[in-house]
Amino acid sequence: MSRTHELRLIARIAQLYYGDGLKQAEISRLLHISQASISRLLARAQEEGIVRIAITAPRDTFPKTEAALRQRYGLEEAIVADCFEDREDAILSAIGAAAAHYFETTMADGEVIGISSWSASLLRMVDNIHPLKRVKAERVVQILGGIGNPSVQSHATQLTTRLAQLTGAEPMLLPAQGVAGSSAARLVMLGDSYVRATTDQFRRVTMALVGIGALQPSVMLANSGNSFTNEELQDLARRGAIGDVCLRFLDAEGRHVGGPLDERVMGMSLPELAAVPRVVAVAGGERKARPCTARCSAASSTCWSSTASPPSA
Amino acid sequence: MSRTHELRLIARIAQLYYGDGLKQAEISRLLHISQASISRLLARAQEEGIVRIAITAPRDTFPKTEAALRQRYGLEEAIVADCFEDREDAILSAIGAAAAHYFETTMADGEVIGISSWSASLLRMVDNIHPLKRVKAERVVQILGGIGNPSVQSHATQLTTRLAQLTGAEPMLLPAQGVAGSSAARLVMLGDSYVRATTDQFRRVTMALVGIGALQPSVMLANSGNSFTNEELQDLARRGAIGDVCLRFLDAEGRHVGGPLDERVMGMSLPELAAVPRVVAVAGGERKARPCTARCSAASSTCWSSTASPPSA
DNA sequence: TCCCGCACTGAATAATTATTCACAGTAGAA
DNA sequence: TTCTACTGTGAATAATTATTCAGTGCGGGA
Repeated sequence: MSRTHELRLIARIAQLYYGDGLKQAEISRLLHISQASISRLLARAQEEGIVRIAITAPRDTFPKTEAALRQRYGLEEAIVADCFEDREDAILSAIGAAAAHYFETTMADGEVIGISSWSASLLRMVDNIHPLKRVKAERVVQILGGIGNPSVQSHATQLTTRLAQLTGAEPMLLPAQGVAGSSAARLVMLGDSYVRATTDQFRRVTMALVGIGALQPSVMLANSGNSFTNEELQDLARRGAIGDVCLRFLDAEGRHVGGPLDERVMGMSLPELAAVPRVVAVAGGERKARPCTARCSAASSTCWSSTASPPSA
Repeated sequence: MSRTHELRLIARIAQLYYGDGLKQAEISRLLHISQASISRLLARAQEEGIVRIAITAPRDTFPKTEAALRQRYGLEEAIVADCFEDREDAILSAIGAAAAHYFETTMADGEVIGISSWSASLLRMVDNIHPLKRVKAERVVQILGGIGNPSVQSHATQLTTRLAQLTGAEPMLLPAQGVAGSSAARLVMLGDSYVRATTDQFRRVTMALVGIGALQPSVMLANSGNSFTNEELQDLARRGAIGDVCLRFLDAEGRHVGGPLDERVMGMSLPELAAVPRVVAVAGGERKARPCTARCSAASSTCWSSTASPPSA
């Protein structure tokens, strides 16, 4: 019937538009049909299934997993990177590169970047960042104090400084230990004007970069000297904590596992973190799987994970 | 390396754009990438083959054949209609419907339509046209005289009148025989003021509807009484004529086969026809295949054909 | 080292496309 | 028949997308 003729016309238009790359106005002239009708018929071409658009995922890319992560944890964006070996270092490479690409691609002019220390992933990410040419961050703020051991302390400092260099920003260091000996000691540190200058920037942070720590097999915590006593760690574990972000511990549901420890940590608090427009969490490896769950459940924006084996659909 | 990350990003954007129907501006906000970059990355998505657009021809539709016709004969548009039986009448139905759809879909407001008589296809087309609602033609001009036999003469008149009604236009009849007895007789007819009024409109014709006649097994010519003598027809054939448009005969290459006959035909001449912005030729059936070749080679804009069997690729 | 020329970016803007609007026509209900 | 709701149209316009432009960095040849 006339249906055939109409479909023929639609297909013809679709061919001219998608196939031959003509503008709607050109088709309009050629076929003596108004541009508005061409536009409407092209819309129908999709409905009728005459044109179909197929998107094929590039190799080593996992859109389904990413979508599942976004969906499940309400993330604005999730990026999954693949890794062919199960070595810790290979995994760090993979997420470092992925995170760096995201960062470079995504950082806007004039951002105030908050960066947590104590994270091998962040270290790797920064290692992989090329100097930003186009845009400059306003400043890079260290949002977690360093570590007791001075040599590791300087690691944290370097992380912040390095990122500031790369982004052309002013570094704002947090010249204090990440974990004070006591609540009182922390208050004393807060009296320091440099410390205050930095913590005052917390509210201005526009993008926070954080790692996700595992409570159980934790390299960082092990290296932290005796910031935390074994007793404290066991207490945390007993109360369900499985990981941390900025040394704020979380249970499997992403609930904050508080306690006296919180009073000793010199860094951004969870509510402060939640107030940051964009929180970028970087983590990888099987060790981090459960903590990721926790962290994601909380309030983040972005998250990387990298597994040694191809993730399941 | 970074290629993977870039492709991942492109695929992500493509999914958001084509799959989820987001605007580029929304994606821009979501992914923290400028709209200009989104646009550019979407373009790359096509180049990289991440998005592919497939156009599937509806059933009973022959885009390849149509393209070949357009290509080969330089037509602006070609429409092929299918027909399941080989009966003459079924073929006429098919092209009538197709041509009517084209006409309805395509006629603009205020056109001056020229219509040839002597064509069963045009008859059928007009039969299939629904009254035009939206637009009105200015006038419908008969561009070929009627036929000797008065009853058939009135056919031509009705064709023109009918189309004028359907398009809300003023009919301009050509009250004269299509083939005068002699060159002199034609000149006499041209003296008639009604005839002149109509022929004066020829130059204003904006869309000409013509059939394509076959010289050899010609129903119309047979019915024409003795407008042409057998001798004349044989002479035409000898000189290579295989078909006609508006009783202007053409050879297999589309060249005009002139002669004294031309001086007796009361209708639009080939040069006049060529000057019309849009010439729509309607023909179908195997009988018309060779004449189509001729006609197409000439100078037309549009052409239908309908074959009983599915056309080859 | 200094200078092209190329490549790439975001903002501004041009170009293109989708939608609104006003108006008919049509079908179905009253 | 008359009304109303709905459909479909092109012109005008709003919205969206592509491109230009100006600026910057990089690479490599002089």
